[in-house]
Amino acid sequence: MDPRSGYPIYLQIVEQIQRAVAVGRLTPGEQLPTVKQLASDLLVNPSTIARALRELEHLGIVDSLAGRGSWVRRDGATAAASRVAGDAVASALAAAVREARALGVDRTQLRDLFTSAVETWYRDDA
Amino acid sequence: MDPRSGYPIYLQIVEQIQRAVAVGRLTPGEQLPTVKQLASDLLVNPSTIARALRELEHLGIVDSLAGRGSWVRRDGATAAASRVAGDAVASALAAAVREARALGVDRTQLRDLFTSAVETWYRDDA
DNA sequence: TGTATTGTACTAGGCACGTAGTACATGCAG
DNA sequence: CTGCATGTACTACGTGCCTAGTACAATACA
Repeated sequence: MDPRSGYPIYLQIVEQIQRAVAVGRLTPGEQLPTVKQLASDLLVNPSTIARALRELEHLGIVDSLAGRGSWVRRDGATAAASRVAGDAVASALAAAVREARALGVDRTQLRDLFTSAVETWYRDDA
Repeated sequence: MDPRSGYPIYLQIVEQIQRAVAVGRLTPGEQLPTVKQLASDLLVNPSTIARALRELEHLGIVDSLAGRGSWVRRDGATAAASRVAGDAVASALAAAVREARALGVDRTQLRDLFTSAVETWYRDDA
């Protein structure tokens, strides 16, 4: 959770929860902390949490009810989380590949650059 | 040249010239059209062209002199253009790979997504 | 029924960035 | 020296987006 990463806070929260669901660290039916709780834990404004929740609901990963709280959706949450992850990565890769093509980089160079990027960022685990 | 692509105009210009140099469509020592000329050709403000030129100069691809004009640098322009292209693509790929990792996508899935992206965007040529 | 707790909707401030505009410095030619 | 064309520097405007704040609606429970 880094406010000055240039990367929006609410998206960082979305990613973390989304990943937790995809990996199984959060299970379908499980209740999430309240907006206030998360806000005070992460030292951000409740509105920012709310926005992240709205996004997660829109993605089909979380269900929220006013006066009750928020839960990981019982049906399809895990699948939705995986699908969302795949879509996000696919579109990021598409952007990179399109740029490569626009700049006149050929398939082989592109492949090498990709391999090297993977080596760099997937060093130990994953 | 699409003003409403969400992608900055001056960067589109930078990319086009940079690619033209890398590919050899613009040769070292060759003079570029004037700022006004480019502006009227591309239907954008001269300041936008100027910004693109400034960027290209900073990248070591172009040399500009007030009162004279702009030229593709005689020494190293082609190499610089290729290097810049490589760097840009590498950083775009790094962003995608980092995101993949953050979202819990494993190596195999990532590789598949990449292959499919390449298939999509390098269909015919290149 | 009333109160507390939860999420929601809406608004406003601020910041970053791209673009346009204008005035300026530089070089060349007559 | 003068006039013209070139690139340059600086400023101002507009826009989009994130974040914070505030008021509101919905639910649970005593």
